[in-house]
Amino acid sequence: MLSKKTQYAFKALEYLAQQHGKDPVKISNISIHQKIPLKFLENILVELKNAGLLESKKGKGGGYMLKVAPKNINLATVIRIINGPIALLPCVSLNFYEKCKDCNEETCGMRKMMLIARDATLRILEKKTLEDMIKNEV
Amino acid sequence: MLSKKTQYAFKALEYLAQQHGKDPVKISNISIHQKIPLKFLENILVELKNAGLLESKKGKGGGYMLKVAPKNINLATVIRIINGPIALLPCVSLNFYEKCKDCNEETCGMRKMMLIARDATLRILEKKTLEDMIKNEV
DNA sequence: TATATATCCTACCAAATTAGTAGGGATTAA
DNA sequence: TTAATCCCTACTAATTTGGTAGGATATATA
Repeated sequence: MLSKKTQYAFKALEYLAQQHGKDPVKISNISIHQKIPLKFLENILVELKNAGLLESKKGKGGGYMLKVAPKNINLATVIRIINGPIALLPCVSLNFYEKCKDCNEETCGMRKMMLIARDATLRILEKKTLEDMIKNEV
Repeated sequence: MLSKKTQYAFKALEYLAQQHGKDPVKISNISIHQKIPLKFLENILVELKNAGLLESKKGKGGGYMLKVAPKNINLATVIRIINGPIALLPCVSLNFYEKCKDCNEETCGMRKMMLIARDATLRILEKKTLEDMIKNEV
């Protein structure tokens, strides 16, 4: 399951995607509209900024903006930044790979199954973007 | 990611699947062959038994056996027993559903995306079985 | 019936992770 | 210069994870 932090990240990005192209959005604004604890949200936005998804402006009239267009931010990217690996096992993770001890990766049946599952999940999460997300709001 | 407990569960089931049809397998035997801490393994096996996947026999010559044939135990079932939900959000979970507050499930774009992702993942995890897993060991 | 062999049950524990909060520092617009 | 705004470091409580301890219970067999 995604952590609450990751869910908050998506909620914040969703809001910023809706405001894309307009003025910077203040943290307090996002916090109120999306019901995210303000100080917790600060942490989240800094992480998304450091990862290159957002840019910020300080001082009056400042706030956060998307640095990348909504259609170019896929869901897998967001999950990896805030939540971590998408794969079910470290030994089948593309971005957080860890060798598993006591198991031969060439022959491990569990690994093969989890590879197939990972591919199926990623096929969706890497294709769907923030734009898809907000366009699907009815 | 799957917890270590879930990975141990798969390792134990894999071993029991290989011994399917033969004599009961002792916990200590599984523990040694699959390198799982013995007392921790006890807990895991009891859970799998309570869920109906295993049966046990006490006393001399006793041990654990699969109650269900390997081809009838799919990976999603095992994950749900030991790890919990497979979906990325509680509000798209089939077996561990929870309503999300502050969000209309009919219109929520994030929910729609996570539903699609869940379906893709489940399509694999519900199709692949313990039999597939051990047949893929080379 | 006694004994050895197994599983089963209840309880406990340390370390890591999650979900925040507190308080002030740095930067910028006006 | 000052008010507004993001940024940084540190702390904390609650929960989850990954176990361990010790004995109770059931069973095969002599």
